[in-house]
Formats: sequence, structure tokens, C-alpha cells
Amino acid sequence: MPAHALSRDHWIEAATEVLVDRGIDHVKVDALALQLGVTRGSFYWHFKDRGELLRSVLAAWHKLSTEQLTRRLEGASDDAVEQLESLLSLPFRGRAAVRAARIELAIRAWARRDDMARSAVDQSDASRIGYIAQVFSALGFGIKEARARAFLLYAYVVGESQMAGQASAAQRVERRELVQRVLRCKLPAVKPR
Amino acid sequence: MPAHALSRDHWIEAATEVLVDRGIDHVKVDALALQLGVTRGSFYWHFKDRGELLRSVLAAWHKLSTEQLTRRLEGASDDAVEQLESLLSLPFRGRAAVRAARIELAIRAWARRDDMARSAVDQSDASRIGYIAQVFSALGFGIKEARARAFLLYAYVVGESQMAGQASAAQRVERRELVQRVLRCKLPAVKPR
DNA sequence: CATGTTCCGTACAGTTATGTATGGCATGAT
DNA sequence: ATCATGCCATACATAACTGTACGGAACATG
Repeated sequence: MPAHALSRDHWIEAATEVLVDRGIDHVKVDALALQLGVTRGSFYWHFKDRGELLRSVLAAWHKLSTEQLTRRLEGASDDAVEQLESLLSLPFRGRAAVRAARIELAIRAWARRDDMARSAVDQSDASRIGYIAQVFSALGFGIKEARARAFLLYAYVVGESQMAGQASAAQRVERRELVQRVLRCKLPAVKPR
Repeated sequence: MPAHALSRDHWIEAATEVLVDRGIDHVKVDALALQLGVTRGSFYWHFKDRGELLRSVLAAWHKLSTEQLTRRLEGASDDAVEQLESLLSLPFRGRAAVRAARIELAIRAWARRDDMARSAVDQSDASRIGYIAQVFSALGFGIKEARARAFLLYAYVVGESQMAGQASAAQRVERRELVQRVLRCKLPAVKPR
């Protein structure tokens, strides 16, 4: 066993990198081997073919994604308001979160044409929206309204990372404050007729 | 001039089709020619190279996109509430709107790695959010709050087309109703301390 | 030290894409 | 009629990428 042997994970990591920067169609065995300083011979020892690599990339992300949600569920504060604040500040946290968001956008783009990626993203979306809906429930909203508000919040968070070009950092902070207040705002009773 | 001559627009349209279904990297001269029933000889008469086709695709979308906004501005109702309803029902209107949304998502995915596409999308986003903000202004919100609510609404609309897998048609209608009420809901005054 | 296993390099074959050069067939102008 | 031009086909040349076959160095184990 050579000391500096490459593992499957090295390939998966490099593939994810390229996926983020240039899209799934640019994840090519050739270029990855060059980048990793080996030849394609290594690749075809670790993987059956290119498809297996792509599946592995997806599986790795999906695993990470669900793990993060699990940690959030376990480490959640008792205060629903705090949970909400934590959710909203998600696109503003450090480098790791930004990177995670970039990976996610890349996979979301991939999901437009790959059924495997599609179902993985759908599942993640559903799980997260479900969790967010629980938070709104804890804030006193009915189940349907909680789910609608959860979707709205989730769309906001995704949009914030997708439309990074819109508004400056300061404006985005301001925006977050207002969004938070809007999302928590109780609706007036439906006017009778 | 042969009667059934192909125009540039035929190529652009076909390219857009492939862009939507399979992503920009699958827009290839080869396949388009096959689909159009001609050979690549035709293509290289109409276009300098593949890059020119891609630029044309983007230009065509950008033109259409700004035209649509212009028409919306001109044909806008006097009633801001109606304008809001019209905006929110955007992802629910007929086939044409759905197709437009699909094109937009494809270009948005493309924009992640192409600066030209990126700036086109950014510009469209900014224009639309600006318009939506005006509507919220007309509803009595301050400028900053109007812009934040506009972003939220826009993110919702984009999210609704991006996460089509979430919820059924009926649930989505219900969701829209609630989102509309939430977005119109006036905030309580900030509590003093 | 002999042997098997792990991991990777090299060489080959096949596919798919781009771009260019060039020729040909209609159609419209004169 | 002929002649130019618009539009397209055909035929290269080249590059990038995939997958396979096979060979070999490094290391562990007996």
C-alpha cells in the first residue's frame, strides 16, 4: 500500500470542486486526473466508470446535507424565535456556509436534467421545509400557514444565495431584518362580509 | 434565395430548446443540425462559431425579458393590489409562462459559470425587483421595506418555479393566497424600550 | 526472498465534437 | 442564357474524452 495513495474521496472532492466551478458536464476524468497529479489509470481502479463518480458526488452531498439538518434538529434552541433567527442568518454565516450554498446551487442546476440529482434535491428541500414549518408551528401558526411561511422563508434563503449580485452586504442585512419581521407578523383576521 | 431557407432564428430557437432540456453544454452544432435536418455547413454560414450562437441565444432571451417587463409596466392596472395579484399568479399562468420560467432557470444555471449570462440575469433581476418595489411603495410601504418585500416576493416566484416538486397544485394555490396576505401585512410598530 | 496485492502508468481503440476548405445546386438579377 | 449569390453538403484535419488491456513499481506477508 503506497504511502501517498489516493482514495475515492479525493476524486469525489475534486469532482465536487469542478462541479461547483464549471458544472457537472465539466467533471471529466481527464482533467481530474491532471489536477490530482495522477493518470486516469488511478481513476478506473477506484471507480467503475464516470457515472459511478457522479453518483458518489451526489451521495456525498446528500449525506452531508441530511447530517447538517440532523445536527440542527438536535442542537436546536428551545426558543422558536432564536431558531428563526438562526435560519435567516444562514446565508450570512462564514465561508463554510457560503461554500455549502455554492455546492447546493450547482447540484440544483444539475438536478434540472438528472433524475437522480433531482430526487436528492427534492428530498432535501422537503426535509428542510418540514423542519422550518415546525418552527413556525411553534410560533403559533396553523399547520397550513406554517408550511406556506416555511416555503417563503426557504425560497428567500435560496434566493439570497442565488441572487448574490442583488444589493450590497449592508442592504442584505437590512433586508434580512425586515424579512424576519414580515415572516413573524401575524395576519389580521379575515374580514367578514 | 431558396424557399425553405433556414434563418439564424431557427438555430437560436433550437439552441434554446436544448439549453432548457439539457443545459448549455449540450448545445452542440452537431446535434442542432441533425435536429433541423441540415448539416453543419448551414450553421457555419449563419454563424461565425458556436460562441456566436450562444451569445445570440442570450441576447434573444434578454430582449424578450425586458420587453415583457416593459409590457407589464405599460399595461399595469391602476390598482396596486391587482398588480400584486398579477405578480403572484405569474408561476400559475398558462403554458407560455411555464416555458418562459424554464428558459429562465436554464439561463440562471448557465449564469453560474458564464459572465455574460451572469450580467444579463443580474440586470433582469434588478429591473424586475425594482418594478415590484414600486408596487409595494404604492401600497404604502417605505422605500427600504418595499425593496425588501419585493426581493421576498421575487424569491418566492423564482422558488415556486425552481422547486416545482414541492407540494401539489392545490397546495401551491393555497400557499400563494397566504403568501400574498403575508406580503401585504403591515408590520406592527417597533416596540420602544 | 518470493509472492501476492494495491495502486498507478502507458498504450490502444473508439466516439464525439469543432472548425475550415471547397464544391454544388437552386434562385434571382441582367 | 449566364452569372453571381445565397444556402447548404461533403470531406478533411484536429482535439478532447471515454473505457480497456496490460504492465510495473511499491509494499506487506509468509
